[in-house]
Amino acid sequence: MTRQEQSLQQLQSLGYRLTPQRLLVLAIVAGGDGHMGVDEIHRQARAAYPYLDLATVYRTLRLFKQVGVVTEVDIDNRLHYELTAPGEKHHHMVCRACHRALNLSPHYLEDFRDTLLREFDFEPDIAHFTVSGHCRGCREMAAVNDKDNNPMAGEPADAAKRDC
Amino acid sequence: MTRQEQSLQQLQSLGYRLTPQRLLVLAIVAGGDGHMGVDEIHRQARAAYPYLDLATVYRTLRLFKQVGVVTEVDIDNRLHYELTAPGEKHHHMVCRACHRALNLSPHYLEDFRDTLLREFDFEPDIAHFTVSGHCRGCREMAAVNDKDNNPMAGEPADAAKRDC
DNA sequence: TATGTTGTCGCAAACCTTTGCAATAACTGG
DNA sequence: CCAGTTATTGCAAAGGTTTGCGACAACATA
Repeated sequence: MTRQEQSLQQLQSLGYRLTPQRLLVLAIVAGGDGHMGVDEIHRQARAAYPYLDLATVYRTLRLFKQVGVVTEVDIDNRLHYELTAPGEKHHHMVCRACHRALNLSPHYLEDFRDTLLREFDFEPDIAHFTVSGHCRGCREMAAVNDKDNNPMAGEPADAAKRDC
Repeated sequence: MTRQEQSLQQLQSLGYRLTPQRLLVLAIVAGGDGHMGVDEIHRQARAAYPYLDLATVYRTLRLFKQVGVVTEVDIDNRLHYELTAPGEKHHHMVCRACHRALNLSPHYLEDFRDTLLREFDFEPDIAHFTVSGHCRGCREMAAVNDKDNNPMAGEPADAAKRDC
């Protein structure tokens, strides 16, 4: 049984219906390499089934996320999704300057999770955990002006308040 | 020098201008207790200065966040802000079911931050760090049906796929 | 104080995402 | 295989947030 079939069966066993729209979205996310933006998923889906609505794509992906079929990554305030690979799960570090997403082994979060659970009875949703920050490359050219996360349109010439 | 004056001076020294709008927003956030929603800040600001635009409130808060004057907390997909208290900084754990925000001492993140920096040269933006998950109370009534994070309008009767 | 520079504002429109609703289609049981 | 139940869809509209742009105002300089 392939990963996709497995996911479909899982959905069904949870009481969700198997619709052509869901099959399609699943196939596209499974076929893409790495995390895909919602618009791209929608575009590809439309090629096969022109009437598929954006709202349906959003709803489908949210459902898939909820049942663990896909992993959600927020990149620059846009939702992205990738098929959850059981066995090689990972979290993400997203650079706020270049918007690249790096993988992070679950190993690095286990302690943190355990601590929160033990100390506060708080169960962090680490399955879709994303840390934002600045990656090596962007940290290196920190002195240079960036083009991201600038609250204002024009900005003081002074470079001291950059994000990158 | 009060905390507010300090912030204003900081803004100015970075090359930003001190406008009545900024003074007003700062005063309101400083006056509120805990994190405030953008709409509430806007509402209060309007009472004093009716022409202040929502966009300006957003831009101002984004700027304040960037320079560290306020801390941003994402609660149920809405942005909230609180004055950054130097000396008693904290991060947040936000429950996805009841949307309550709990404070988290920076202590719990230091190791994590150090690890990421050491291993990946990645500097996580922990100043505005928020972990989402489920708090004790909501975990306890996990068996009961929740009313949040349901991707679908109506949902299967089966209760196995709840978020809470 | 007058003047120039340029950061900031208000407005309107765009953006991404969610939601209400009636029509439809997937599953269930007979 | 048919009918009933209800989850799901498409559409349209709303929601929160961001952005482009011209007019304006804050600061610096003289």
